[in-house]
Amino acid sequence: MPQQEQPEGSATVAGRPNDERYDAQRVESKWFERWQNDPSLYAAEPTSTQKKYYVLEMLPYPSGALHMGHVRNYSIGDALARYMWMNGYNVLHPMGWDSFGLPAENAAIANHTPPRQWTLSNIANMKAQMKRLGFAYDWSREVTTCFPEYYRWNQWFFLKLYEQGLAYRKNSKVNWCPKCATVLANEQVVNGCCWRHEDTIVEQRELEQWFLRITKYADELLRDLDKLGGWPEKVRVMQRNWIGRSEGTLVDFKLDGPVGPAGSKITVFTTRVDTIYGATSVQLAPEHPLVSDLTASNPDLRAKVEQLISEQRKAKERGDIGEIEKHGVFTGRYALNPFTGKNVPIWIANYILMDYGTGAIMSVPAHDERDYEFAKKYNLEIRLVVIPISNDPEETVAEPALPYVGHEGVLINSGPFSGLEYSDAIIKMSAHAENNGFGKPTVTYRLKDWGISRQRYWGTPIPMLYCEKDGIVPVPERDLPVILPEDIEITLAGGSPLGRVTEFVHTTCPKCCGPARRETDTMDTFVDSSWYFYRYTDARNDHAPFDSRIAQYWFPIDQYIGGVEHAILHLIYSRFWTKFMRDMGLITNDEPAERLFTQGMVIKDGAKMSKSLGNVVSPDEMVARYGADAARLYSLFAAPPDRDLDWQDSGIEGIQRFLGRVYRFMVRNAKPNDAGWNAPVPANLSPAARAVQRKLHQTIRRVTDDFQGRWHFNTCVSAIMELVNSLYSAEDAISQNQIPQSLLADVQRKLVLLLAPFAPYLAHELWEMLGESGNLLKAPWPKYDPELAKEEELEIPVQVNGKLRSIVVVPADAGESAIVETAIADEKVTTAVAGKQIVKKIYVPGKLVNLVVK
RNA sequence: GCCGGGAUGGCGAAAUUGGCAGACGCAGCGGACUUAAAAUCCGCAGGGCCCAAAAGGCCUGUGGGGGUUCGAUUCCCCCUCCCGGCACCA
Repeated sequence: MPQQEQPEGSATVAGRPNDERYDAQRVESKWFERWQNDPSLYAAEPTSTQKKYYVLEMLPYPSGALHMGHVRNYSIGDALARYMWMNGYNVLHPMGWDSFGLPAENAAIANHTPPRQWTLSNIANMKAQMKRLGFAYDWSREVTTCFPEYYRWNQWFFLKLYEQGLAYRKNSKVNWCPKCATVLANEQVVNGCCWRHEDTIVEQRELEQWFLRITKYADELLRDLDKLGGWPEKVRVMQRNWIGRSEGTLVDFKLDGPVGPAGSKITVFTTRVDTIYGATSVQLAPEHPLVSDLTASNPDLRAKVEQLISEQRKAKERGDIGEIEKHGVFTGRYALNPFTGKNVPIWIANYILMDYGTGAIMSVPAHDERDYEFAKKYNLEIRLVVIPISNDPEETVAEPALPYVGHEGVLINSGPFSGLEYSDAIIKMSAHAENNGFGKPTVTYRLKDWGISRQRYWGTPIPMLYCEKDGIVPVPERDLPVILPEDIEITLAGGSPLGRVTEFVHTTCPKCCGPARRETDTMDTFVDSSWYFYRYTDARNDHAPFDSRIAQYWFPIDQYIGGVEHAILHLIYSRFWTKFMRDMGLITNDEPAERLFTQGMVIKDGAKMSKSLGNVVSPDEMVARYGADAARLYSLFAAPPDRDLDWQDSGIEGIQRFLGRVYRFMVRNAKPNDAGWNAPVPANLSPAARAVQRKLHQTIRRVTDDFQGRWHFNTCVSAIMELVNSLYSAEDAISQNQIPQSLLADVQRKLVLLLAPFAPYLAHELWEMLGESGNLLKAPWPKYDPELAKEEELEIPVQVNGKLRSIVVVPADAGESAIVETAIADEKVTTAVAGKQIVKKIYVPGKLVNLVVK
């Protein structure tokens, strides 16, 4: 029987034995054991001549189990940490637990487990999950925020803030979540509801609270956003909006007649003082302090105001204050517009907010949408004072459509200021107000001071005392920490649970030794996470939060990685804390993190994973079914890390197949005892061998470039898959000895190195299989040789009038004229060009030829 | 309303500087191996049309419409939809 002709690379490789199946569980448990026995494996060097690299993933709340979002977050960070180790850096890669918070109390109520016990057992479980997933953390630096060793420094910082006047107590309206039974910071109110209970409307309550003066840093927090080039634009924009800086002018309008306790003038805030000659009324927020004076003798008016207040409150609670129907009441009183010298009516309106600006505005109907609507409704005077500048000097400026809110304009009807261009007018008119003592330029912020008091148990006790004689007294530093008592009864009713622990509450005043009462509120848990990453640098320090010199070595964080949901809360608080610590001389950096990366959410079937939708994928199950490497690799492969990832179970099966494919190739081809295995790779290679070598170097280049630049790990993994595919295509050549052992050794070693940051278990197993005994974690990252990565032949697409007509193969070093000639000579090109004239020949080096014909 | 990010096959996605659209993977189809299946290996595959079939060829295609260019997923203008943030912010 004659030899059957076989197409290349087909039947000869069919039906390979299947006893090379990759048993991920066996291999992973083997390495898991080895890694457990060497806790120093991932330890950062305390001091080092190597360059440092601090890579940090946001610490989790110990809810009980990791979810896929965690796995994704840590897989990104772990790949980066491993890559940096392989590149010779002294890497700090720590992990900890943001372990104070309300869920522990809820669990305590639900199943009578003390919060501490519940929290610690959750930590134990999640830590075991992290270890099983193979994340390379330096556990010797573990930080657990609910331990006194940690929270004593929260208290210490609080005392420092208090000394600086940056922590203060005030009675104020606060956001109250009835479900949490505690106060929330402004940042924790989402659409009028609690950030933890999305259907629970946040109420407003009047309470004495501790505040941190974050507004002292408002301007710097805003300005320094420009320095954060390594942060996503999105996060910077969100913070900018949140800080909400607005430049404007304060102007006093004097009351016309009798004056009550709230004073004799109304101070308004405006960004458009240039329009003040058009201010035909003054509008007060219903909760403005002057309102009670103005309504004192008029119960009827008072009742109407109460109505406005309750409307506003309801709208705020519903979160649709923007939709409220604008209306108001005239007070019967007038105030003096200091620019015009005329009295204007004082109104109270439901669209004026007490918590922005001064709670009072000047109403300029001609130049503001809302004021216009309001003036129309109540027939108030509308006075045009700014007209647009026409582009055509010949054209007489027509009356603009009202309201005219455009910025480019010239003042009219504005006394001595008429004729000024609007921006110039703002400067001159606020100066005029200041010179005459009835106003000044000013800056307001949307950002408010950070209310940190929480009427809850499971948090850092605020180290303050109340003494009948000495008033508010800080706990002396030497008495820290104020220990959170254990074994207490927790309920969600009746204020702070600590208030019912008499041995906690009753103490003595350090000043007068008389009886004193402890503060029973605890701190917002965002205090804990505002500085935890400094503690990692010196986690066991028991006489300071950390050693400044050590922090200086490690800071700023080189790469911080976490979810975008922390773009405002955590990331603005920790920037504030850093600036405060810098000002007290503890650190020298202005910002905590040089680069920030926010990864996308993990979703399934188009929706965020949630128990109610039943689309939750459990990491434990994935690890049990496919192995840790597969779960990690898939979370990097399925989408670029900054985008949402749509989890598909069949997708992770593909990754499992890929890992098996790599394994099987090496089982067949790892022959470290063969002669020639360790020989240098010869320079003269067969075309098949060259192809393998070229693909290897191209792959190294792609993966390395991605680590340095855009972090599209999904394409890194694709590139490695392509390399493996081309190794499979080369198996015929391998069996025919066309590929030297030395090259096979080289390509396999480097393939393992490329895989090491992404799939550490398999990589370690294969490293051993290749006869390597050195520590893979710190094996040098492979370098690519641009010469070896170069193609010898180029496939040049040939277009005619921009349409692809053919592809010609030319030697890589061919010159332009040779390539263009080859292209023109090509049969398909000739057909396409036939009967026409080539008017232009475009050659893009190495890319394509385009012939323009007529 | 303002700001930011998106939209590419049946699906997840790729195209890094304006140069072969759909790499890689999933699902699918065909084949090899097998008594059979699983596993594995090899191959095909955007859509439409021409051709008996194959080989091949032609047209078309990156949310929609216009523009710049020899050439546009990429740059510019307008519009639609989706996600996120802020919002009677004075």
